[in-house]
Amino acid sequence: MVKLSKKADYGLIAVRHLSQGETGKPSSAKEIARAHGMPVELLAKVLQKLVKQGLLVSHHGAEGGYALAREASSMTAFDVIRAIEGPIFITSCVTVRGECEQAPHCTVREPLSRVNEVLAQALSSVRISDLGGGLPPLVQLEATK
Amino acid sequence: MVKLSKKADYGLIAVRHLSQGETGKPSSAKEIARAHGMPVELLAKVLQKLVKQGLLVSHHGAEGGYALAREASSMTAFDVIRAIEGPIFITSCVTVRGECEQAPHCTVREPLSRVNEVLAQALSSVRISDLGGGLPPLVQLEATK
DNA sequence: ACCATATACGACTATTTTAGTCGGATATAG
DNA sequence: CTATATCCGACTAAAATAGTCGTATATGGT
Repeated sequence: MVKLSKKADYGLIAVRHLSQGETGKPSSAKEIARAHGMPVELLAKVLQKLVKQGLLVSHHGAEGGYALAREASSMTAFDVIRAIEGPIFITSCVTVRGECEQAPHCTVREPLSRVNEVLAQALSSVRISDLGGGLPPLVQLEATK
Repeated sequence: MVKLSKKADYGLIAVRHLSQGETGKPSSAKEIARAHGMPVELLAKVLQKLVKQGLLVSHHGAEGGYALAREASSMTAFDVIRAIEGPIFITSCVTVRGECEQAPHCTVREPLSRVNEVLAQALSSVRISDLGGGLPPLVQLEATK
């Protein structure tokens, strides 16, 4: 199956969430998780990865939380996914260094890596700021509590 | 991880393999598997799926095997992957009918489905005939025996 | 007719990946 | 000092994937 992991999903959703709120005010993991019905602990780990990769900034303590480290328009879906999942390769044949683990006789590496490139480029073309829609209704924030 | 399953890999490799040989002559699963170092039984199942989806034609018995059902130029990576994996959705949020399983309050459905579309389109843009490279050297065919 | 070679198909196991949970450490605002 | 956060690692559970095995069926060649 060609799909994003839930972690990547959560990451994209969270980053988009942060791109919508007021810029100065950070959102806590709990807040984001509740707004979208995700398990808090899992989302927290995702957010921490995004911090470590420099996409988000965090603030400890009460009234703390997470915020975008830079403009939503300069951040792509590719950035977020890669930060969460590590280097992205689509085909199993291609490793981090772009090499095939099998012997050099592998002639499919080159053709399949083209699929890789196309997909990577597609993901890079999606800016976080392009992910429209509003924040979920407040009803939800209460209901999930 | 955003990646194709091995099955999808095998499928793409096999289809490409078939697109390279002489058009009339079918290739057996064993032949293809050996040429690329895949488990025969697994590849066989993949090929059978491709037949069932109408991408390949098969021929039983000795001198039998598989062949493309139509031109390599009219077949895309998307076709092959979808035939193997079923309907493709990238984000976990989007189901077959494009609906979110969660309540309608889900506001991320629409934005994330954009990621879906972009990737699907990217895969559709890759024609099998675009996957260049030659067939593996004959050495390999012997060595793997 | 017989046999070697194929596809076709389902059941099964093993492995890996993913998802989710838990416990505790550290930082910070009020 | 306490409530609220991030942070981080270890752990378990569940699901998807990869691979295996057995068997039935079709077909070309001898």
